[in-house]
Amino acid sequence: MTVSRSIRNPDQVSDTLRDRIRAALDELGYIPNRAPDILSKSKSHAIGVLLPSLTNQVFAEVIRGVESVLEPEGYQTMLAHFGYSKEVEEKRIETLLSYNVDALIISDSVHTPKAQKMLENAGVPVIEIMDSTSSSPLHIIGIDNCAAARDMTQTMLDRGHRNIVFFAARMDTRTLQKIKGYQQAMAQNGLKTVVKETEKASSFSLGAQFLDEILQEHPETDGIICTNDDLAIGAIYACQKRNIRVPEQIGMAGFHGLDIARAMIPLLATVITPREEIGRLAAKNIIQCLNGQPPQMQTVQLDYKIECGESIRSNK
Amino acid sequence: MTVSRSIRNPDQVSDTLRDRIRAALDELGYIPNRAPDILSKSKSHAIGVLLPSLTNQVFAEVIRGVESVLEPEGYQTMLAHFGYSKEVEEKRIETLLSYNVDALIISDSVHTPKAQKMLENAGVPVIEIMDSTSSSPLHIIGIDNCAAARDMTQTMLDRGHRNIVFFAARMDTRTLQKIKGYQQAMAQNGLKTVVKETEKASSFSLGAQFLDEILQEHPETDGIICTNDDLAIGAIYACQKRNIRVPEQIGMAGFHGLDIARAMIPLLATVITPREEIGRLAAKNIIQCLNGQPPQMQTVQLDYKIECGESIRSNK
DNA sequence: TGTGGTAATGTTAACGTTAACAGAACAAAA
DNA sequence: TTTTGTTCTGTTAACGTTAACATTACCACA
Repeated sequence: MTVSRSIRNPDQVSDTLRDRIRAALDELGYIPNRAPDILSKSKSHAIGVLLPSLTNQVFAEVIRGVESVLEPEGYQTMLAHFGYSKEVEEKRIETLLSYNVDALIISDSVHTPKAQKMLENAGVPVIEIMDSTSSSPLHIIGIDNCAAARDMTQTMLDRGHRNIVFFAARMDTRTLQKIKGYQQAMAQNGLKTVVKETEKASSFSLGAQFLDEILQEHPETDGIICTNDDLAIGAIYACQKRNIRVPEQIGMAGFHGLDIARAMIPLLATVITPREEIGRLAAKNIIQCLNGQPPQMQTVQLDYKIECGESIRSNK
Repeated sequence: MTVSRSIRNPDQVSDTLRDRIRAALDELGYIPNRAPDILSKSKSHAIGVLLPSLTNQVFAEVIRGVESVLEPEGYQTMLAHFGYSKEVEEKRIETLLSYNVDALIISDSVHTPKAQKMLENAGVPVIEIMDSTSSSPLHIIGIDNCAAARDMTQTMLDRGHRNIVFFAARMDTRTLQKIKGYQQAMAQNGLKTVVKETEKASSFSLGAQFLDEILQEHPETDGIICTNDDLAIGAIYACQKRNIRVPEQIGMAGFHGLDIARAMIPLLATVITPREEIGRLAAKNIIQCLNGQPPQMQTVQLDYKIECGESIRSNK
């Protein structure tokens, strides 16, 4: 007990003893065991973060935002990912809760029934991030992906692109929202829609592959809007290979505003999303909950920004 | 106890009772608590993976390799990262061990003295990954970064590049090894070396910035070898902006062979590294250790592949 | 010398699960 | 009916830490 005290409340232990204890701990290389404390208090001082993928640059930045807040507060981030599979997500939720995480940050609104139930009964704060249009009863922090895609499509339409195609990849909630926004904008202008989709994750090479395919299937295509920057960039490379001029022949727009999109040639048209801010806000919200203050708002909707770059036609 | 048994050894419980128990668990949304088991057995069935960064694509693929092996074996991956700071690394090692991870995968050979001691006394298998030339006493799985950089430099020299500069970023062990290899190759050809470095992480925009700077500082530069593909790609964009022809005026080589490097124009010269394989092998090794079989080899050195692409001059 | 008070150290129980053992229930054979 | 054996269910203790309470040590002052 005295040892425990000399670590937690050093001033309650006499100087001599404290020094002897510290020396002994150093010599032994003692590392406190968190299991008993977690067991007796059901508090792990760890926050679970459950994301679809770590490979996706977008989520890496969300994590950075989360940790920038949790770290100074003394909370450990416990990362898990589920590869866009609802079944794996269910398992991950169970695992995180079984480790007694003090709160959970998740990134999708559609779950298996069992997962849904676990989230409801978790007994710890749960926050859903990324898409603000979600209908889930949880606290939500994100952007309006539907509106963002609609805006971007309208921007391309305004600049003379007509036969615009949507490149999707993994069909998660957010991508479905983007497709909806794209379809709304096209419908408003009386144009028909074409969506390329796959079960595979988005990547540069998938973008290139999609471009090759769409030229076969819809040679009239003069604009493409992608669910992620990497698809758009891969597609631009494929255009360059085939001597298709971007944006004159085909306009190209991405989503998220990754570092490369803002360094490449032509500069990519893209929707800049506040990924790090989403992570930061989610973490702040959780800290508030854990400190007993109920968060003010059910849903926090952040702004996105349409960046026109050089890969869509310029405004006449 | 019967409940516990009906979960772990269902056939030891009568059918009726098992069904009643299952119904009750379902209704309650019961999630087993791992803390007591961790406490009493000092086994968490979780493996700690400690990487410098999650933002770096390279490590995302290592993680995929690790999980592809651990997941089917029923082990949970517990990810942590330390942003290239040895002090943070020390804290992370302590945290992971305090959660009773059953083994540790780390990715650097230089640690604080305290971290070093913790690793020695961890009482669980520790494997160091990424660089096989490490002098640490741990089990090591990686590639020879020094030889890889030397080979790539020599390849560029063979193809007529002379004033080759090295673009580094975060100065971790691996980057230092690459610089060493570059310097060896240059010295063998009686050429002088120039290394650009920074504390910042590598990125596309950093590559562009480095290129602008090197043109000022060393206008005679006719070749660049980078510690990571993103630097090289950023530098190529900067060249395109300035109408510098790659590879005619400046040859450019990256490291790792990321997806984009193999889709872009010009195809990037790069060293293709077996990142996923490193993760897989490390995980397999750990499973072996945990099953009581001592692993065969102290150090496993994997092969890399020099990919010449189109961003260095072609062989005459 | 004793008394009162404070500072320092010690004791106990609790957290939830499971291994190991103990006991009960039941069926088949004597 | 009792005995034997098997199948099922119950009891206990252990894991390491810390909150809460209990005790001891020490010093100042009467």
